[in-house]
Amino acid sequence: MHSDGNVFAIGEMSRRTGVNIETVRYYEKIGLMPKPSRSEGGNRLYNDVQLRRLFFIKRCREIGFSQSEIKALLSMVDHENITCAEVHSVTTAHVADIRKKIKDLRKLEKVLTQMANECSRGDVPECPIIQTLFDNRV
Amino acid sequence: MHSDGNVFAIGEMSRRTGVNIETVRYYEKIGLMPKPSRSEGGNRLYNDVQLRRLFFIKRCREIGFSQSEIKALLSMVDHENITCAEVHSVTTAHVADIRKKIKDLRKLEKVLTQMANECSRGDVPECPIIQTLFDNRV
DNA sequence: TATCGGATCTGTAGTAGCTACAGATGCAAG
DNA sequence: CTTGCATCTGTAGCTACTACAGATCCGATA
Repeated sequence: MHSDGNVFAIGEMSRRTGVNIETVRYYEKIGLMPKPSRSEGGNRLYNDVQLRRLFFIKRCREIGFSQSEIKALLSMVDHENITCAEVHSVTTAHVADIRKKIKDLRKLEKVLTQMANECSRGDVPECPIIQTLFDNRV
Repeated sequence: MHSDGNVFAIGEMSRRTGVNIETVRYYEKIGLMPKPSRSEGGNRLYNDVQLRRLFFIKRCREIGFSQSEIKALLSMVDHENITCAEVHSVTTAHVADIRKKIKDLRKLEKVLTQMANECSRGDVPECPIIQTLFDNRV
């Protein structure tokens, strides 16, 4: 049932995961993906394990993990010394990051909305938004 | 009252605005700041107008405007063809961006929190977070 | 089997928005 | 006049890719 003998060219990897070909090579360069075997002519040949790994990386990126966070997670996977506790701590740290970002963006949203509301939208050259931006005491 | 004859070295500009010296030079390079006059020895000499401009740029960055957005705003200022309407549209576009970012981050927060909650935090090597990340069907 | 065109190859440069040097000068106080 | 901090230019680094150029590979068709 499970087929472990599949071989994929880089284009196939890209198509299956939705990760750009250039990005796959880039992941190899920075060490997220292993160096794959090659055809006689030198083309990259991947297998199922590497396909799964690429999916893993893609999911991580979608979730907003940084390169170094992904490296940490993958090295746990690679060295098989994963403990839930470690993974959990990487994850919660990331959640904390995200919460902070949300908080900061909310503040910005408020400031900008306020600025926009004070603006008449008219043809006049005296724009309160510009004034506010020029005002270094705000 | 107002002193227009002040001359500042780049370090003074940096200290007054809180913008890094390197960054001030960078802003000059990318055209956000004008080329200032120079001392006989070649050191940059700024005036009050340029100081105000640097404050403007700093405020814009704090609010999250991109380089190109700042360029747009500054070119309106420079060419004195600012209309409230134009500035308003740059601003509201930016607010929309921010709202989208907040929305995306909230989604991520949810996913990650859920993942973290499913994790026992134990010493076991079977971590549901890793499993989830490996699962390409999610 | 020769050919043709799409797929890959390597390597480099560009993107945003800076920061961090190195190594050479400027400048101002003692 | 020396000392030492401030600035100078130019380049490389960061994250996370993307976009080429110019060369080669590979598989399908004639």
